[in-house]
Amino acid sequence: MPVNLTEVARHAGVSLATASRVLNGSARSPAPDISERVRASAEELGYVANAQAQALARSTTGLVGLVVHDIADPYFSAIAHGVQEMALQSRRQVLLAGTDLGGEDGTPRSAELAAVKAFISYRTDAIILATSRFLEEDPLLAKSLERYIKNGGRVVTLGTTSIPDARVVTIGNFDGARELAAALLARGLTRFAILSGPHERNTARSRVAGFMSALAASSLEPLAVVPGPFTSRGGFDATIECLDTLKITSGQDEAESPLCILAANDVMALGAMTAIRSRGLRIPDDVQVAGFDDIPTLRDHSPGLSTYRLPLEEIGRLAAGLALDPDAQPLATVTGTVMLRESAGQPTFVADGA
Amino acid sequence: MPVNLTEVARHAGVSLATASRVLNGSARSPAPDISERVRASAEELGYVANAQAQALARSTTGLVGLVVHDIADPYFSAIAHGVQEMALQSRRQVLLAGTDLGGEDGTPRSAELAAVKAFISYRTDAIILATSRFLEEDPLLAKSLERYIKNGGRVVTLGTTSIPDARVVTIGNFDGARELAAALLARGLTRFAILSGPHERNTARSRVAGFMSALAASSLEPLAVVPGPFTSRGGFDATIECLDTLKITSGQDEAESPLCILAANDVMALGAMTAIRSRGLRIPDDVQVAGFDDIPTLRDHSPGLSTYRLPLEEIGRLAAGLALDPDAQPLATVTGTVMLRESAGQPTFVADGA
DNA sequence: GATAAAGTGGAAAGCGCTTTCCCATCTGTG
DNA sequence: CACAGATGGGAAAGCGCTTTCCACTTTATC
Repeated sequence: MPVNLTEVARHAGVSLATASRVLNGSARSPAPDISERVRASAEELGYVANAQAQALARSTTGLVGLVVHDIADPYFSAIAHGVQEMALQSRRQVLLAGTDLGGEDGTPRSAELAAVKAFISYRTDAIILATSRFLEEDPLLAKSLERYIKNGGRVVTLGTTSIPDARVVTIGNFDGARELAAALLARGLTRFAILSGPHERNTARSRVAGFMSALAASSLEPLAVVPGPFTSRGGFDATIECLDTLKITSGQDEAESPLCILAANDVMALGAMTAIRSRGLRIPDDVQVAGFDDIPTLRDHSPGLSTYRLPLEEIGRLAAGLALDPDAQPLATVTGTVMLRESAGQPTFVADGA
Repeated sequence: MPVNLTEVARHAGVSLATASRVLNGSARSPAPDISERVRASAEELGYVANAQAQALARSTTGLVGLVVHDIADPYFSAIAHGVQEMALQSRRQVLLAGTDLGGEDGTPRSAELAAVKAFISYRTDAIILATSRFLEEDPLLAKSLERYIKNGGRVVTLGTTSIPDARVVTIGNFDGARELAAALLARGLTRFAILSGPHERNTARSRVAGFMSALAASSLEPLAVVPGPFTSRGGFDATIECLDTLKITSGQDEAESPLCILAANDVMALGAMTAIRSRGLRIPDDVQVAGFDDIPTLRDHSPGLSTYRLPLEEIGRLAAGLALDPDAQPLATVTGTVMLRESAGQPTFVADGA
């Protein structure tokens, strides 16, 4: 139904080949007057190139696929924003898929497999896997991706992967968690509980391992390690469980150092704070909390959340960079910084740049 | 490079047509034994249909374009999540574009035009415009969209639009804002200031108009109306300006009703709360704050933010529904509910479901 | 048992582009 | 002034699929 190149060519009185050369960046560019005529015709007819047809003819689509867990989660949306930015710069379009919703057929199996297959079907030039699932769990996914790479596709994952030839953006989850916990230990805290998040995400695992490592270095062990979903509700529930198990109540023994809850991410930490408040406990006096990520909307939270700041958008940009540049270094590393605020480790209020 | 249908057909010893009929939902389906053979070959060779080629042949792409302002903004990411969900259900892929980043050529002109043109080029079956820009401002955009619709594309916008035949999800911004302000007035507040957000977004304008309408109904006028970007920082700055202009200081005159800041959205309200705290003022005793949207991460905020809860994901689902169903009603309406929490109108703490 | 009605696989014509050749025209040189 | 070398436009062959016809079996009908 839309106007096509043939019509433009006819309208301008030139051949299809010439019209194509004028309208789409070709090595050869026709004479100025001809070009002008073609351009005028295109404009007049409202011609818009059919990217699908171009993709078929050029065998490259200009598409990059981004698969996240939940686009509504600030962690992923920040990354998506970074990806978006790079994609725009290189005139690529991004295809987005989330893995947190069941498929149309009810099978919640591997949502990432479904997303990746769709992307491969659309012949995206690259696929960015921002969900931190263990790929080993899904041999089918691995096979699809390997074949995709063999066929010229580029794959970027966040964190380690078992896919050979995939490019990876390494995030300092382990080291960051260790640093954060170390900073807290340095402030004199000794009693910790860990909200470990979901088992199957390796970001969660790495962070928990980092926390443990720091504690172990001080010959400490967490008083509790409670798993749960990476959501505010997950943090809330896990915290309630913690508080109950450890019998933390209002009138805390002043002699003891307050319990410090280390959450595997900020969203859980947020839920944890709500749980603590709901028990009538004070932060940081009775219980302290630390998170991970430093998501933007929480920077305005009060009390300020101690956390490990990850440059999320930058991670997105890096991933997109690896995805878009055919001969980029196959590896990028990202580290963050410890942010001590009132919720833990920091006894007094300290303003830290809006 | 990837295996194509021709190879599968040859491998299975059937014609191209037959292979196509077996592998992709065709009206005619070949005999069981043949089908099985084809499927086996496809599996063995790792065949993945080329969606681009299919799009070309079928002249429908299975793509839906979503243009948001900033995917990292919880408002948009929640909507995107809803869209995603519906798209998945009907096996569509979503192409995402943001309009908050300058184009690659430095021209920040109309990012939406660029996004829409790209989508049209990719022949998306539908385009969802979730940015709340006034389309009238951009006649080129309007022209492109009209042509797109004429060519069989579907366009969905959030809020009113001047594009004929576009489908629209009407959001109760005006009424919601009025209700919210009315509820606050009913609690006895009389002194208001409005953080009006960016002029060019009509969601902001409608909300402000709603606030004003409620005030006017009580013969009141806002003490100040300060514009600014829809960001936490924007809310912070606007609030500081407000506080300074109105000379609100710590030792407030107890006789007067506290100032209530009505922010055009939650993110700004968040910044406002930070600004208020930074001035050493208490919420809600000295200054009160209300927002709009009820974004999820803020539900755990303390003090709880009074706001107007919009079913963001539902809005996304509705928009996607209108976009995907060729003969859906061209109009959907969404309303929300007033949420009074501690930050304004609600003098005492009331827990409201996690 | 002849004939009409179904059913089934295949050939081929696109879908809208890009790009390789090819040919015609033009420029500069001996 | 004839010829090699540029230069520039056009014809046509794909890119990987869908789908319309067509030809050919089968099956059903009287």
